[in-house]
Amino acid sequence: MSPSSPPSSKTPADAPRTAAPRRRQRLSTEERERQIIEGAIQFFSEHGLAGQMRELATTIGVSHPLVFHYFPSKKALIERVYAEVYLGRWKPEWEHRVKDRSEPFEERVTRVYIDYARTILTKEWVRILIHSALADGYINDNYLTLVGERLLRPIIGETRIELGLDDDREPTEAENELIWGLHGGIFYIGVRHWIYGHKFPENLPQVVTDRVRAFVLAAREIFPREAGKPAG
Amino acid sequence: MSPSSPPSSKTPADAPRTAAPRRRQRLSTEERERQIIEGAIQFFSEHGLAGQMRELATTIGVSHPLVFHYFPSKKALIERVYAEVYLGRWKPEWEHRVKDRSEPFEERVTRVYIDYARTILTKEWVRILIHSALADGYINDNYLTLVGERLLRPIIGETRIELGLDDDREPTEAENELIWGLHGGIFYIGVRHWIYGHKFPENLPQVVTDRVRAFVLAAREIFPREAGKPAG
DNA sequence: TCCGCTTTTGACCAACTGGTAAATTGTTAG
DNA sequence: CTAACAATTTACCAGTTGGTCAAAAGCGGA
Repeated sequence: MSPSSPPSSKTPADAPRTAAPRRRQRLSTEERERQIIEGAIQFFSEHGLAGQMRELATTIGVSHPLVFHYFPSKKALIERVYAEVYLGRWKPEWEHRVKDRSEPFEERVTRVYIDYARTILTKEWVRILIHSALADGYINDNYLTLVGERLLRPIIGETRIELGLDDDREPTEAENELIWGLHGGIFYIGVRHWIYGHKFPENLPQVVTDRVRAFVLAAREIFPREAGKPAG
Repeated sequence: MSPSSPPSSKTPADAPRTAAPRRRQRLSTEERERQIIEGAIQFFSEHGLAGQMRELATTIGVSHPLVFHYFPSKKALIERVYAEVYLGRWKPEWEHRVKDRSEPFEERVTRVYIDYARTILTKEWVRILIHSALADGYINDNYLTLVGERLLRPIIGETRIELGLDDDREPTEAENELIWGLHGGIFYIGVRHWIYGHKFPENLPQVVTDRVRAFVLAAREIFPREAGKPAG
């Protein structure tokens, strides 16, 4: 960066050599740790999990060994980021609301997905998930299992009940594809915006509502198709 | 890997110490270049664009300076991979078939998307696109513009005609979201398989057919909604 | 068989990168 | 005001990585 200027300056008023002379600021352990985590979430979402620790430290405004003082290794920091972003934002109420038959079926699913969309459609959430998926699949096995069991499977069950079908059998391929098509399509809104750089929908609730509507309309044709056949 | 076996062998028949003693094999420029490109496509799809040149060379079975003999830099090699995989596989006939009104509308779209799905749902295609999108967005600006103009925009036009609507106005947000939902949902089949490790659909044509059906059903509700309002 | 051209490689370089250790400095209790 | 503790940084290390260069070795033609 600096075009080979030897560290020969003397006057305090001089321009900083490499970066701002870094006024050393002491924070409490909790504050600094919080600051590092938040900085890491932003940084890794932009630069990927392969981003450098030195660069991360610079964006936070500290030296890079300090990060190692708070987290024993890069991997430990990344795992903490996972826990904060994915496990920390999951709402168990989604599953309950899907199953709450005091409300009409389509409205239940719509309202849950509007809230789900609001929760996950953030830059960090979308980009870190994709980065992780490509890197080692660490999140998938945890997070997507959670999604499948706690959200999609219950929706398949409720859909069958809504359509007056037997709801005990394993989901068929067509049923699975349909619900994953809805789920993935909503996630893909985030991919389009934060990865492809497309414009974010102005009216997200309307878009989600339309998606759920498309799901319900298709389910009426597709779910009954194999309802009579034996499972497996 | 090898549990600490000291390199103490002497006889020529012994197992090679580090790797096979690499029998030097001369190929024509064309053959070797082809081999490097194909190897790079596979390698980068698995290890990401940050994968090391040495490791790539090893999987091909050559030394890493040889790769630099054929491509001046890593970046040049990656750009060649882009061109091979994305530009090389696009079929202009897709746009023509969408507009060919001798066939019923839904069948046209279905058949084009079945072929499109077969073309892009490969490991290299899906993984390299995502890697690239995260890294620098190099492909998006090129490839997704192509998709939008040559495939999605024509489908919106044909859908409006099919529904008896004015087809001159700019696509509304709801229309755009719906067609991108279809398109993204199909791409997301690949993401689920090659990035998340889910099972690939046994009956892909049926899955695509169902998706197009869901699109058409929803379009009948959504497309007429703003058809009367002024554009913009 | 041997010459000469082109492919291929071993050795090397400089910048980068995760991580360590000891010196430094801000803060607070007494 | 000072000692002592903890937060923070400077200096450093070893392994990695894209890229270079001159030497080595296949291969076709004479």
